[in-house]
Amino acid sequence: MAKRKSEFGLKRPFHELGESMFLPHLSVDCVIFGFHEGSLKVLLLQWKDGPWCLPGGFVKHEESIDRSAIRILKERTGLDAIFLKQFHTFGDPDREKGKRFKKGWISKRFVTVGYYALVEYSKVFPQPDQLSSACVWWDVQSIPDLIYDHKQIVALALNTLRLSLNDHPVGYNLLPSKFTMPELLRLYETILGQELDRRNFQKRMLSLDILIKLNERKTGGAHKAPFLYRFDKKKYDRAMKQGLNQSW
Amino acid sequence: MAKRKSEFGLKRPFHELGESMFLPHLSVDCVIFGFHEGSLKVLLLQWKDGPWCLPGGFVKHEESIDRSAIRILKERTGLDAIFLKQFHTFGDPDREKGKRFKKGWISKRFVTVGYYALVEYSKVFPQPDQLSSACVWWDVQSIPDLIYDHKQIVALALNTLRLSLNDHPVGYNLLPSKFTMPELLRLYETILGQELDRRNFQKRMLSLDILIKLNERKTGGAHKAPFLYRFDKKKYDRAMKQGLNQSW
DNA sequence: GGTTCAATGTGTATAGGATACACAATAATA
DNA sequence: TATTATTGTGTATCCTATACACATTGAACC
Repeated sequence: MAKRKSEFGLKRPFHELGESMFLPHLSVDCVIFGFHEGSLKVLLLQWKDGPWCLPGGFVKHEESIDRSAIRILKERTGLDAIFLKQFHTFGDPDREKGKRFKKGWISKRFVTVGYYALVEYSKVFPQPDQLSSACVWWDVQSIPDLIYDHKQIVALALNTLRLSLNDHPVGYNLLPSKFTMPELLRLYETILGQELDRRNFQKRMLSLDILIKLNERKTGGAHKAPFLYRFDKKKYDRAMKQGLNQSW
Repeated sequence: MAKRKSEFGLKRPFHELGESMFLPHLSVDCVIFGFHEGSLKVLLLQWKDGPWCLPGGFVKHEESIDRSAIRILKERTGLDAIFLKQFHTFGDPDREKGKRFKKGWISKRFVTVGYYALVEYSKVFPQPDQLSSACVWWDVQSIPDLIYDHKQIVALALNTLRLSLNDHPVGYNLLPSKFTMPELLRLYETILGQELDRRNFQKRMLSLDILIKLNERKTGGAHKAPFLYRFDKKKYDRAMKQGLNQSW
């Protein structure tokens, strides 16, 4: 991976630079989901003075908000071809309760556009930004206190992800290219927060006709070796266009 | 209805006033849906110099974006307790192709938050704003050219509405309090853009257990008088909380 | 090497909802 | 009063979702 180049010139303080580079009052925050060892993770940043927050950033004057989100994601994860979707814009004037910045551009009110991303855990090499001391995965079950309304942003992202299962087979973005049926099952169970019958789950998944069963098994586990599967990209894309679960 | 009070002092030109009152670079646009005589309508404004656009406005410094949308809707329709939902934020730097304003605040790039509203057609008395000569309902099937990306905004709103049918019985907001089953059917058919079997439709609607069949019929039509129904608010709210169509 | 254990692979029986379609009833019109 | 188009209501069938059973197998333990 190429060495990440800082966005900032470093000569002038952050709150001055922002003013000339970015749109005022507008930010982008990303809820980046990964899946590892049977649990759903979110990538969080820790500021140098302690509190945790979502990876986020600002919108350049000539940049689309989608592009901003892509850029932010690239900076934190090193990935660029990933699933990224805007899900809500947060515009309460009190949303940034407890803001520390007291002067300049950054001390003002910000409306933030929330995106959620689905990334393959193993391909991510978390990168803190220059304001942060850490960038690490947290289990969604045990997220620490977050600044501002970021906890609500995560909650809404998670809910959106949950709902999207109905028309979007999420595994394609969160799992490695080869995966087993139990792994896919585990993913769905953690996102939904409930157990599913593995036999009926398998039937339903296969009936979507977007999976290819490989002639390999995943060995090394303590028990019977499960078959590996991969997504059939063509059929997957076709299914996505139509929507999986059009109940009307 | 109380006479609408203008938002603006009228002494200074619009593009100067905005700067002090509103957040820069940020706007709100509303896609207001109504249903009348068997077809789905959208409320559009016509500028004094010709082109059509969505009703929209800006965000006051101490106002949430939701509040802005509510205010805009109130100004154009006179309604305040209505279904209003944010559905997408549009942030392409080129989205305002052909902008006429050449100076000041309003000539700058704007990111706009899109809301869609569902209102009862008969209760709306469309009000143009001071920049507009007309505020009228248009059939969604035959919308005129709109400025900027407003046509795409309408398209996405319509699509969102369509998808929301799965977990949200839209009739509650778009129809008068008493309505017939054929009217509800017609509404669904126009939103979906396809015919439905009226008998199966009725069974499905009744099975949701949110409708109350009244002991009245709607007379005046040329044929057999259909029964009137109304929503059971309590059961409706309860069903909304759970989600209607939780397929997982 | 044989046994045990826990997980996977595969099948079947049943219930319930979705779909297709049939026929009687009725309000206005001629 | 007959006609017509629409509404009210029911049924038969298909398909999917769900519940559950049993054989298979890789690793670990003796």
